[in-house]
Amino acid sequence: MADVARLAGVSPATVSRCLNGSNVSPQIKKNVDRAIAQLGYRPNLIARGLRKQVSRVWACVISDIENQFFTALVRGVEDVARAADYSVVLCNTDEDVQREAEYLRLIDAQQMAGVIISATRTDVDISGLARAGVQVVSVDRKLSQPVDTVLVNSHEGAEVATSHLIAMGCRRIACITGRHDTTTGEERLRGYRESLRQAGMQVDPALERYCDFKEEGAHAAALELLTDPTSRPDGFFVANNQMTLGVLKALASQGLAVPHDVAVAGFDDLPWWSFSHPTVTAVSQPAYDMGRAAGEMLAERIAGHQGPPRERYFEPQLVVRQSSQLGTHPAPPESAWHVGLPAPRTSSPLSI
Amino acid sequence: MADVARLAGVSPATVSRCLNGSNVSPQIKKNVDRAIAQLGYRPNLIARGLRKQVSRVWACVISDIENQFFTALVRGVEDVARAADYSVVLCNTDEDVQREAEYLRLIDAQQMAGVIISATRTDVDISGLARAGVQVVSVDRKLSQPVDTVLVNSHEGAEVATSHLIAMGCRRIACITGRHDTTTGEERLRGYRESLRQAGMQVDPALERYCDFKEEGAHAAALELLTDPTSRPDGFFVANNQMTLGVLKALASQGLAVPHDVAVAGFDDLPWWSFSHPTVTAVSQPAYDMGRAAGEMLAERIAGHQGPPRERYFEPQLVVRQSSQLGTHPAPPESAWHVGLPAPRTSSPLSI
DNA sequence: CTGTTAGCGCGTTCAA
DNA sequence: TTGAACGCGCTAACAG
Repeated sequence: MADVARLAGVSPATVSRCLNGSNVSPQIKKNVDRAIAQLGYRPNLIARGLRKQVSRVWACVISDIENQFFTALVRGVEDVARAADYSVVLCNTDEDVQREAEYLRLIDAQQMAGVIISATRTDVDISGLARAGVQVVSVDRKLSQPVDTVLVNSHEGAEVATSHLIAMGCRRIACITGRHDTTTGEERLRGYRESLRQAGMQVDPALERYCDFKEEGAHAAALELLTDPTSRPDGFFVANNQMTLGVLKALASQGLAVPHDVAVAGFDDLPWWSFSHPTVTAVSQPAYDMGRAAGEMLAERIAGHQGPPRERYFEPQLVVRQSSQLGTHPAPPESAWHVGLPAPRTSSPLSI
Repeated sequence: MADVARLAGVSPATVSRCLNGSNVSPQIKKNVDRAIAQLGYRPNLIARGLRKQVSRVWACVISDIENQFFTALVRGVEDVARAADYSVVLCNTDEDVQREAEYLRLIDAQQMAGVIISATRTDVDISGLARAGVQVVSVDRKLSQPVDTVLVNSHEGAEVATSHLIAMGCRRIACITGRHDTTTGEERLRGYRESLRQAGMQVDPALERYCDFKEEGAHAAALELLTDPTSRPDGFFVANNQMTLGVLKALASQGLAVPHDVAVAGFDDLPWWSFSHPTVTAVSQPAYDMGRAAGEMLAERIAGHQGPPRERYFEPQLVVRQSSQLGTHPAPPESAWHVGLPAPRTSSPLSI
């Protein structure tokens, strides 16, 4: 910057003012701009950050970059951030508490403007962020700390999906859910139980498994549930998309046909669920819109919005496809590759 | 830091030494550590960065966060980075040149230690990075600037896939490729052409389309190619996974059965390709290993490795599945959900 | 409107 | 081994 100032024949402070849009005489500004271009000068954001104690960067801390729910959500965040002239960097924790802690430390130490986080667990420590003045918005999962939060009604989604399985004729429904220290894992399990109770069915802990929201764990859990042939489940409600894939693989490996032998419904819709054979019934969440909402809340907080923590709920929507039609052998699609297959919502339940 | 020094009864310089592992008497170090814990002090990385001119952060600039090839690659990078005690932040350019430029500017202005980039185009400007001392490794696509690069042999992959389509009986193969200013887009097209020539077939520019590596563009391009029924292609070679999906959807929307009416083979394998109906033939790239390799090269450069730019090639592998078996109506899978379907590499070609 | 001065929080000289 | 002083590059305060 000193070089620019020298070349333009002004003081460094004036160069700074040009960069930050203060009042500068047009002629001088022109000279400075030329000097900047000539020298290829770029302001050092580190020094600026040190001085101003803020940056124009948001962090988006997500728990699984390979989960398309989160990548869609990120797109929503990015679009809002760009409109507000912020950059977004992504931090992938891979559901790992330690990695998450490291990233949060990086974020507060870098004094980023804000962070949107889907935390690995409810009681993640965000005190460092708060102290550094970093605004926090939680998405997908609630935190024990009071912060703005964007959610889907997990309880309701789980209830609707489980009720659907019951209506399809399932009488012994297993639940593969996420970590018990996440609100999504816990609420989806509670919705499942609630649905069973309302149908007058037994809640059997032997049919419930806590996993880590990943494919491998769910695969193992499903295999475990399937080893006892006398009490084999005839339906699975699974708490996210990655785990649903694990369950489907486990069923196939046991030679069980979906949905003829076992019905499956999962949380999180995926583009691919309508292209598989069978197509997969799932609870859809508006991931992109949730990302946008989180971005907007964050922008408001950074702009100085006061007031108590807010919660924004989005409604889940059950998309009924083939995997839940217990007892049926779905016909192969008419076209070899079927597009967006309209959900057969009118299909009649079958008893076993 | 001054507070810590005061509480520990030492100078700030001594605190700094404790943090950075210089020679400090054990007793003092103990006091300082306690003071740090008591005050919950965290070093300000901005100030440290300003002083040391380097950070322990890598950026991974990818062109499409929703593309599972890139997310798998990122995992490879992350694993290497963690082992070397670096953090990785992701920057999603969405194939947008301007967003890419903004991120690169952020990276050099933040003086990150290094960047791994899959650039939107060959001639992306990385001079700012070089000037700021940020090491660069290119993945997936070559740059015109000389930097370490990790690639698969796109030309060969495209050739093998196209030859396979020819062997399956295709006589009029279209190619949907990426931007002409990317090496992947260009080389996959060249491999396709080469394969046609070797089979003594006509290279027809009317069958070639440049897109942006995204689903929508490929969908439109495929529809365009299908509008003329007299010269309709009987095979598609598609240059990446997102575009392959677009092509498949376009075919379905025209009532064309894959692979009975039209055969399809694409670049980039996806987990889902073995679960769809039909399953999809694809050129597989070792994305995770490529990420690891890129991370290792970057670490070496940061550690001071000199020498000319290196290129590390990985071999693509054609995974033959159903979508390329022209003229057939593949049987629905035995199990409703078929697992990892072994590739029927021995299937016999069919003539049309 | 512009220049001078000071300090953001740290690491690294130099002396002691 | 430790402390004092300096400066990384920038911007906010104050003078002019």
